[in-house]
Amino acid sequence: MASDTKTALLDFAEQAARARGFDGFSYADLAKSVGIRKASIHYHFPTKAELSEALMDRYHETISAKCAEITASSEKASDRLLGLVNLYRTALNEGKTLCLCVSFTASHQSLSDAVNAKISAFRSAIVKWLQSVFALGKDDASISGVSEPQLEAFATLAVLEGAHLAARADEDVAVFDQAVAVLVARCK
Amino acid sequence: MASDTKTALLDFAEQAARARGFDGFSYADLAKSVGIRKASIHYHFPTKAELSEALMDRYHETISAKCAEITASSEKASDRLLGLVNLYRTALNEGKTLCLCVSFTASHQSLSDAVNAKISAFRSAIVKWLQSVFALGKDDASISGVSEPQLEAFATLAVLEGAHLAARADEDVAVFDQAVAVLVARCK
DNA sequence: GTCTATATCAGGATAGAC
DNA sequence: GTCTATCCTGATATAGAC
Repeated sequence: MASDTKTALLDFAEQAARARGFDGFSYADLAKSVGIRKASIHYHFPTKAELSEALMDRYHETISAKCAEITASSEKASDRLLGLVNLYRTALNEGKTLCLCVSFTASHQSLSDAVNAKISAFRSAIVKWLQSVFALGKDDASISGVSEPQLEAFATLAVLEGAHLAARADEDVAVFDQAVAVLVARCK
Repeated sequence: MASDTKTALLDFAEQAARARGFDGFSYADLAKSVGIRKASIHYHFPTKAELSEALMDRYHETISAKCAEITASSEKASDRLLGLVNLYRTALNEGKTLCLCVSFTASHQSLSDAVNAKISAFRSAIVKWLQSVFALGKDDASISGVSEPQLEAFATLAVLEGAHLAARADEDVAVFDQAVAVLVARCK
């Protein structure tokens, strides 16, 4: 079926982009993974720019849905924060893949304006969600030492993404855990 | 002179690598910038892998020297920490370039084992320096809320690198400032 | 040390048959 | 929707003259 091929292409492209960056995977790689010829990929995604836009759109939706899930299933702010930390931890795949946002941000110069705009929008959405978590954490006192919720949100996204990079450098998820340990310790 | 050409090549290569990533610059780019033919670059750096090793070596030395300078010129732990924050802030070049370590870490898959080992070593050195700063900060009380110095060091490097990424995404140094605001506020 | 010339390969993309 | 065939460009790298 056509849509299955499209989904398979997105799946492989996302893994490849997260493992090797936007410049690090090619239509030839995807063709081999999915089992069709590289020219056929252009039927589904005429250009690599359009493919990467589709990638960001799907990624944004997926993560937003997971954040909504976390919100729905946790009452305490600390549990919500730990839920996001765990989401990032899982995305590491034992240090083999970054999250798409970190990978694409590093590839900034190679990406279309449209994709870069989507990355900014994604970041804003995550920060907004984190901000509400810290605001709640200030109220329910489940997160210690909360100052300004918005600034805590900016700092937290930075720590998570920086921890991803550090873990990727050593291909070791334990490095991620070390980098977020101070943050995790604030959760009661 | 020969060595001037070599230095010029390293200078341009570093800027290019930080702006566009390891996969994002070529010998043709360097040739144009330095004013020689691309084949001539191979006289100085036979392969791109050797060029990137030289880049990391020089980068490690440069940053280590700057850290030593900061240590020498500041008594208080908070001033040392702020000195490093400012070093990273400057390296952003108004959001146009990442630091070499972040850029190369994201290019992990494309780099030689030798370069990746140098990146790990560089990270360890920075963490070690930060750890000593936080240990001092616990003693002189110039940094508030210090828990375990080593964990604070890991978290701080992550915040700095994550803040770099965030600022790069929007090409706006103000985004860096927002991401490190909580850290800076701990400095007395 | 730098040049010209070239080898080799891989990238994204298109045309047109089936 | 997928194929074969092809185009064009640009990448790293080498050989050998100057």
